[in-house]
Amino acid sequence: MSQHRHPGAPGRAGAVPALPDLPEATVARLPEYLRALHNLADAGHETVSSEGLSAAAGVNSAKLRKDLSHLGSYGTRGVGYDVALLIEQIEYVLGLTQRRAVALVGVGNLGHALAGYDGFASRGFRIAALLDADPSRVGEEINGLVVRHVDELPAVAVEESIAIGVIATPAAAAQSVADQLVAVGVTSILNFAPCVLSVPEGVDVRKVDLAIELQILSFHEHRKASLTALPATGGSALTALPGGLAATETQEAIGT
Amino acid sequence: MSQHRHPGAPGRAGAVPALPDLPEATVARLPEYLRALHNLADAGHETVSSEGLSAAAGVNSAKLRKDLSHLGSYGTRGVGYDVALLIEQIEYVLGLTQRRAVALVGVGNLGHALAGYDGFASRGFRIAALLDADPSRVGEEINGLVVRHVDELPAVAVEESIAIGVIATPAAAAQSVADQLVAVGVTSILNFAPCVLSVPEGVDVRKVDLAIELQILSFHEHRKASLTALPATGGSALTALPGGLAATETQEAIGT
DNA sequence: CGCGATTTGTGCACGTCTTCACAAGCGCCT
DNA sequence: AGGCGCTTGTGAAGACGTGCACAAATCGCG
Ligand SMILES: NC(=O)c1ccc[n+]([C@@H]2O[C@H](COP(=O)([O-])OP(=O)(O)OC[C@H]3O[C@@H](n4cnc5c(N)ncnc54)[C@H](O)[C@@H]3O)[C@@H](O)[C@H]2O)c1
Ligand SMILES: NC(=O)c1ccc[n+]([C@@H]2O[C@H](COP(=O)([O-])OP(=O)(O)OC[C@H]3O[C@@H](n4cnc5c(N)ncnc54)[C@H](O)[C@@H]3O)[C@@H](O)[C@H]2O)c1
Repeated sequence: MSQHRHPGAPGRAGAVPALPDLPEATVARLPEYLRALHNLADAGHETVSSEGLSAAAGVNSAKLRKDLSHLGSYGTRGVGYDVALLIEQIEYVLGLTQRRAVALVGVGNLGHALAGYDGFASRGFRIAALLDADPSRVGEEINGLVVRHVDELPAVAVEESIAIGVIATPAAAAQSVADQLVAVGVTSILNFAPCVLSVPEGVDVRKVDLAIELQILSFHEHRKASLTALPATGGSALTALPGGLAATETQEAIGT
Repeated sequence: MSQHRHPGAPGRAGAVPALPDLPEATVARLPEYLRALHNLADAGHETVSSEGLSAAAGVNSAKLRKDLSHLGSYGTRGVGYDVALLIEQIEYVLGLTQRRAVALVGVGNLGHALAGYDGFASRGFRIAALLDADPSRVGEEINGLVVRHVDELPAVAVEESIAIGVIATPAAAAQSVADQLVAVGVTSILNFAPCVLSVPEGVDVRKVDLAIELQILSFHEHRKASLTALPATGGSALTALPGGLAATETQEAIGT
């Protein structure tokens, strides 16, 4: 834990970053590994095996090893992964070595909760600005930050060098806000409004929609209910499949 | 739009539900289609083409058609899909014909926002109970619902026939809350706490983690930055791939 | 110094998802 | 009635993701 010389991560800034292009599925899991690693580090572990880490992250151990191999990270055979080193590696790949500034637009019901959330700061981000269109909200102070008017976005973007915009406005305003964010150079948006945003190429949008999550759960609930209703009657319920193409696996949800 | 006789949906309850087992990816998109369809219906559209609906939902039109074909839904060639009929079909498949009761555990910062959110009710759900462990929160009224102590969960589950549990407690308490939910028969959980939950087989857990979304955005931000830094220098940066196995596609992020 | 226990990294096979491209079907217009 | 344009539904191919199983590498111990 003195000074490591990590292989993939850059010893120098400004040189070739050598970012391997990771599978998207891997990228989506890296934050989970990172959280698990931080827990392990806090618990005093110096190293961890793929088995242990995968259990902590809730994934298959082979998948974890493959994921880590993609970012060229070197574990030690017979030992495992150095926790501190792996944290550094993943944080570098995820671009968390610089603390990115986040602008939160829409300080309503949800926005208040987000503004007061300490999980931003502890996981590599900094809420740099709170913005709203409602004049009665402007000036309010939350968690040491004053709500500013959304029209000040251009100024704020320069002052704070905003990297990520978070939209927590009603759906009707979301596209307009997204346009404003894009106009000031924001290329990453997290959208809480239940609507699709259209943005120019090169801008990434991720969406969090509570109702969608609930509806997916509802589907499985529905399916589970219909399965228990007919324990061994018809087997799998194939409605109107024309040919003889039955499903490959008849039951997988209950077995194993 | 008088009384439709929809082919896949059941005319009778209690009979064989005939739920086709949809690909998981399809299930995850159905709610998006449903939202888009409701928008179209509100705008007065009677029918919609796969092209139009896919645009509204932000997906590829072929994908949409295949998704809809999976649930045996019949559009009309040359015309498109009947909006009202398709809404019925999807709501049936997702199990939204019955309004499911949701119990929200942890009425803190985030929990307050969720409790005050009208997007639950408008999309097929009913917040049936608010629960918290903090005695000073118990008794508080939010949106017409009184916060009850989490120990009352067994009673609440029976009274309201809870279908889905939402966890908005700190991570340290999440596993315990999940266990309690499972103990009273809840088989679907939406978890906002940044931790993995272990639950028995047959229980579905979905997770929403804000920091993960931000970190994924951060990765792409990082990648974009490193790409613009070297416009035509080294092409794709492969670090230490041993053999001659180069990536199949050298550049795909910029082209097209 | 060598051996066995352990754990990583990965080739391979399999399943799932996406996308293209087009035949089949439908309605409208002449 | 017939043809024409439009749209669905789907076969097929390829891209992608997953998981097994094992060789290679490393450490600790005798
Ligand atoms: N509250 C929740 O728990 C929750 C959960 C999931 C999703 N959402 C979604 O998040 C969004 C916000 O929800 P909410 O409950 O906080 O709503 P809200 O009405 O309480 O807050 C919206 C805020 O956005 C501001 N606003 C409106 N137009 C704006 C504009 N053009 N520019 C800047 N600010 C603008 C309003 O002044 C208001 O303060 C909605 O789209 C909602 O569907 C909310
Ligand atoms: N606030 C946000 O915007 C936000 C965003 C994403 C994720 N989260 C996550 O959501 C969770 C809640 O965040 P928060 O900001 O609302 O925290 P909070 O501390 O404000 O609220 C937590 C609530 O849970 C209650 N609680 C604690 N233990 C409990 C138990 N065993 N049973 C029932 N209730 C219990 C507490 O009394 C408190 O009211 C956290 O895990 C957080 O990481 C929050």
